[in-house]
Amino acid sequence: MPELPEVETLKEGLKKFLIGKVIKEITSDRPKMLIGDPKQVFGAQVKEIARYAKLLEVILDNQYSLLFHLKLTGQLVLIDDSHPKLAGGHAVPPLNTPVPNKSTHITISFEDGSRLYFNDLRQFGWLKILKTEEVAKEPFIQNLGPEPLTKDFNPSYLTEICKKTSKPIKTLLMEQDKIAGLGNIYSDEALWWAKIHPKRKANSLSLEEIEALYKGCKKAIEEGIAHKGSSLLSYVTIEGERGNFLHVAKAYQQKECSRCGGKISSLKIGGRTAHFCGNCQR
DNA sequence: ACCAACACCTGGACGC
DNA sequence: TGCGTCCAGGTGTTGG
Repeated sequence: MPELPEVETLKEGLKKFLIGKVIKEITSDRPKMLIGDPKQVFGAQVKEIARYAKLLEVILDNQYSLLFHLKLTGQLVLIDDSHPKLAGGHAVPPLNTPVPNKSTHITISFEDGSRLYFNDLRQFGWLKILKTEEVAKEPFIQNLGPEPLTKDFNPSYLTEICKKTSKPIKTLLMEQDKIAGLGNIYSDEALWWAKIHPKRKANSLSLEEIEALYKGCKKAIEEGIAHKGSSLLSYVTIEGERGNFLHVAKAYQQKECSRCGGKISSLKIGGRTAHFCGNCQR
């Protein structure tokens, strides 16, 4: 998915165009993906858009919210006659594929005729309709650790969570209850910046390495947001301007290390493929 | 208590 | 062409 930078980009885009719209109807051909009662929000107006790590919340004016999790392959596409389309999330199928299409599983129609399509090739994502006050009580959200760009995420916090486990550091970085928002791409990137091998045991890191990793986590997320994530198709043109983070990624799906020229290797760690420079990440 | 394996799903890329 | 296998930006559950 859609890790923190992709969802943040989507949040900013939707803020510009979704606020003020009134929901007419929500339909889905996949009952598993739509949780809660859509009728509760028919006629409600979009008030604000929020994000918790990789989750997106559309806050309505009738005490209800729409909570989205895009998982691995979710994407949102807003079609509105008054401006070119806005799309974000996972880039497969390509975000300029006409909608609705085979992977469209939820459609939110607004009174002004515009539509927000939730596409998800693998159908792991979901949309939950619930009271706004219940959102913060969702166990997954309650258990989220600090996000890399908040003050609660700092070297001493990172030291604390690292010393408690001998898991590979890559695995720890992706645990949402420890650090919220990093997934497979940005954990690879954070470790590249820190010059740390993904398989290193978390509790083996020195203070200097922790400091470097702290900076690496922030750098990875900042760069991701600056480049509008890896998959945005923005509202700028009709074909859109793609998020270009993958063009500047340092480790994820890269071939050669831009720092030392070493070969980027890959390795399965905790069921995920880690990408790293075998030469300068130790 | 931990962690690997599997489960949830589809489809593209590849080898034969 | 077709069929089998592997892989994919996430997370919840299970069973050893």
